[in-house]
Amino acid sequence: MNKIPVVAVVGPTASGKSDLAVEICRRFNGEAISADSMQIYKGLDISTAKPTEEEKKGIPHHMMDFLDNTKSFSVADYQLMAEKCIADISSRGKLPVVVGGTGLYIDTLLNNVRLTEDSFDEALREKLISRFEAEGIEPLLTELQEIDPEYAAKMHPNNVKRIIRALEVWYSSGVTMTQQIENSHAESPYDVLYIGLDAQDRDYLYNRINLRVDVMLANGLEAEARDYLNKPDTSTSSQAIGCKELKPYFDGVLTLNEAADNLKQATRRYAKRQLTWFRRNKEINWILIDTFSSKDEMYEKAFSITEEWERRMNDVSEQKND
RNA sequence: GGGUGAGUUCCCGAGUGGCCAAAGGGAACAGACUGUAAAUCUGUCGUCAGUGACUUCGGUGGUUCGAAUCCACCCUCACCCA
Repeated sequence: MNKIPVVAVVGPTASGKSDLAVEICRRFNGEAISADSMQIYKGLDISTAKPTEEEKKGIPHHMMDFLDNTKSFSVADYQLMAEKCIADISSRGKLPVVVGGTGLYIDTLLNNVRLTEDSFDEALREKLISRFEAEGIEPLLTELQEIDPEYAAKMHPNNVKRIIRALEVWYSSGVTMTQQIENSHAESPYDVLYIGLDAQDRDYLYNRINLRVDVMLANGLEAEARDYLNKPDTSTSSQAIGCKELKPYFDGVLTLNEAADNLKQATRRYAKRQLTWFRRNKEINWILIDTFSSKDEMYEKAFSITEEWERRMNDVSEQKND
């Protein structure tokens, strides 16, 4: 069976992924599929740095800006929808270009990780959380040790969320987390070209982040945040960096400048975590954005990597035909 | 000019004779990550060798077996009085 070619543009926030993805789509007849846990939401346009219509340059962008920001969302939801997007784009003879910074979403989608069959059981989680609140983590960790000693051994007692999730998996499916992870490995239907954006000099990236926050502020981040923070029950989207950092300013605890500094710092730390995630993927072709004298030169580099990848795929299929 | 208080490792900040390379927090760096992931968790964090040595707590000198901690003088900052 022939695999579906997919280009994945990954990297930390503010590294220029969106622009590069658009250029790759223009050059190779592609459509963009966002892999961003926050850009899925409607609203939050400024804080999540969604590309504007102008920046999209007419390229269709999927998996972006479609969900009410009071709704919760998960990797599983993402995988299901994005798989369909890829299939659809590919069936129309176009190149799917996955672009985003949510490493978990990207890996789950492109490695075809088989998540648990069972849907998320909110009541079960609440039960476990209230047990944690009443008794602390020890009894839960002990329980996990009995059920899945291998996974429990890797759990630090402070890792409450993962300990609870492991128990959740067991009680809802009868499968241990260790087994689940083993079961999750499946062959990927995609032939993926990973292009990663990073900076040779970390400060270069951090400066871009700082600058971008200033631009967000100038573009009306404050109004967006005020509006958003008035909403009740924002669940998943409330974790987004952008609005919550401005709250102390609205509450009169911090000046706007102080809040903006915190926002920049939170974004820098996020970028660092993204880098940690992506670094372990050895298939990524890294492009160091601060080693080019112009954007176009950087794009050319990405184009040539893509062309070479296409050539390699053609060679393989020709060999098959012989 | 007089008085009081303060100066601690990148930052904030504890420490008022040995148990202090110095609590705690932050930042930074590194790592983890299978249905909350822009979230969450972990490690390192004076220097060098790696169960030890060396340099550090505004400066200089002193007391002491031993000082970030006590004394003297000096410098800087804050506040009060003039």
